Amino acid sequence: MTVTRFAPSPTGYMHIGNLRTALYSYLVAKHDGGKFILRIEDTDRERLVEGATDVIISTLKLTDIVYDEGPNIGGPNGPYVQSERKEIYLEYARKLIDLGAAYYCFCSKERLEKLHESDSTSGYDRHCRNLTKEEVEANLKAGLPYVIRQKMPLTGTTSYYDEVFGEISMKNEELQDQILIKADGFPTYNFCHVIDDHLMGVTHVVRGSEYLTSTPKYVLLYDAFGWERPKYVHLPLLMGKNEDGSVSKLSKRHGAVSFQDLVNDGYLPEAIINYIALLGWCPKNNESEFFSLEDLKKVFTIDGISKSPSVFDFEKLLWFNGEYIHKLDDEKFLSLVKPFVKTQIPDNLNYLKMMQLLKTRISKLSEIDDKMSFFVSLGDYDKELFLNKKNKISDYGIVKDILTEAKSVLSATDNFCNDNLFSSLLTVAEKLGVKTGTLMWCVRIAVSGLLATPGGATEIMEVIGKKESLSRIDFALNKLI
RNA sequence: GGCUCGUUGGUCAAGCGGCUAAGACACGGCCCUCUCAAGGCUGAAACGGGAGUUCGAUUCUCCCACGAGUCACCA
Repeated sequence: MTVTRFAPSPTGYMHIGNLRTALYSYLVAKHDGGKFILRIEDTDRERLVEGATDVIISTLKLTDIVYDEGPNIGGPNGPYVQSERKEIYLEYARKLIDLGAAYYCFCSKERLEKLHESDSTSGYDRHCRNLTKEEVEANLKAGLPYVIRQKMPLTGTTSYYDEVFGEISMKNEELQDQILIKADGFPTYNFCHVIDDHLMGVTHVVRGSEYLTSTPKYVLLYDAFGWERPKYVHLPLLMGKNEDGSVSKLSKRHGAVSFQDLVNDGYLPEAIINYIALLGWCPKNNESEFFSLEDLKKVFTIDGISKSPSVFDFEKLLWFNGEYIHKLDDEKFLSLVKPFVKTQIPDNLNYLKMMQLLKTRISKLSEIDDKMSFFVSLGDYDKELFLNKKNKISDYGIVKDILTEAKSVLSATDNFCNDNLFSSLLTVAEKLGVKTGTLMWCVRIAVSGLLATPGGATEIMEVIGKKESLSRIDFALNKLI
């Protein structure tokens, strides 16, 4: 069975690149009907962030990426938080020492720093690699602090096959004797993820391509233990555009790049998922761009993953988001948009009608407040807005005539629904001998005070009602005197 | 700097030896229209460079250039 995992370190926010990794990892498993595990990699005790795991869990919940095993739900391979597995790693590290693939290192940080100062290009000088058994015993007995390092082969090459990048080879001389267990007794990522992946039965390691060149070291670990190597699926990086036009790994400086940022800005989780699914992956039959998570489970295959990094495009995400919003049914839209409505809504306003007009005209929920403000209250405006070349309105006389006539017709109308308003106003156009467009232009400006509005004059009047419509027309007439 | 990977329009991308090199976003134009949005039509826009292999290279190989990643007691 295909088993994958998502193994974030709890940093306090869900980076969008991380989310994509989670998504792909999930899809690799679910496409095969496999199992998806969430594991928390919190071995860096200095960077612990309170409540960070909750952010991860809630994000996965919101995006509907459900895991079969994980910290809060348990499972047969728990615990799923690495800090709770400390003893396991130590045990395996000692085993590795017995196997001759790792060794104790008693070098002080000071010594290492000095080493780095004198030669910053090559890493650790393997000073403790050949300590005798007696020396090690003595040091341990003396209580010297130590780390455990991996003993890399000095010659030859290590290769592995990556499912998206193909064969990757590294000369062993390039590999550092990296630290497996830190002085505080906690393991490094380089070690514990291998142990966990093996113990948890992970078959496909799905992660960002920043691990492409360190994977030979991990492969060596599997080999040393005599374990079967997992399949590797390295993902092309997500890049952000810098101000100077260059690109680099997507990070905070590129703007709102955490899932939570985007949601708070009015992006829908479904739209985010849809967009990032397409960043670095393309469906075999690429006729449609719209995919629900269920669709993705069906069509996602590893061979559709591309090798080249992709630039995160906020424009396209915005477009996707708009598409998703426009397709929402009214009820759903109303409930989603509610937290973004800060303005106090007057009682006489047709809220539903207004939202219907707005729904198809916003691309993210946070736009709602600005876009609806003119319905709620009329702002002051310049009477020049009435002048319009296309409708041949070049002086205020005609505007005044139209509004005066419209006012009298509207005063006599009680049914303020769009269709009725429209047909009533048509009689005004007829009477004055002006085109519908000309008439509506004037009325619309009067009732909105804006050059461009969501919906036409009659729709706006339907929303704001008779009393407010007439009062706004009066306001306009006063302006024209 | 060493190593590893990558390079199709501004961006996402299809293509896997022979094509007028798809499509989407963004941009321009036109249509529709009670303004806007949506929708429809349409335009401009790409194979980094050089050698090879081949009857034929965007596609295969090599070199170069450029870009990115990585070289931590971070993951």
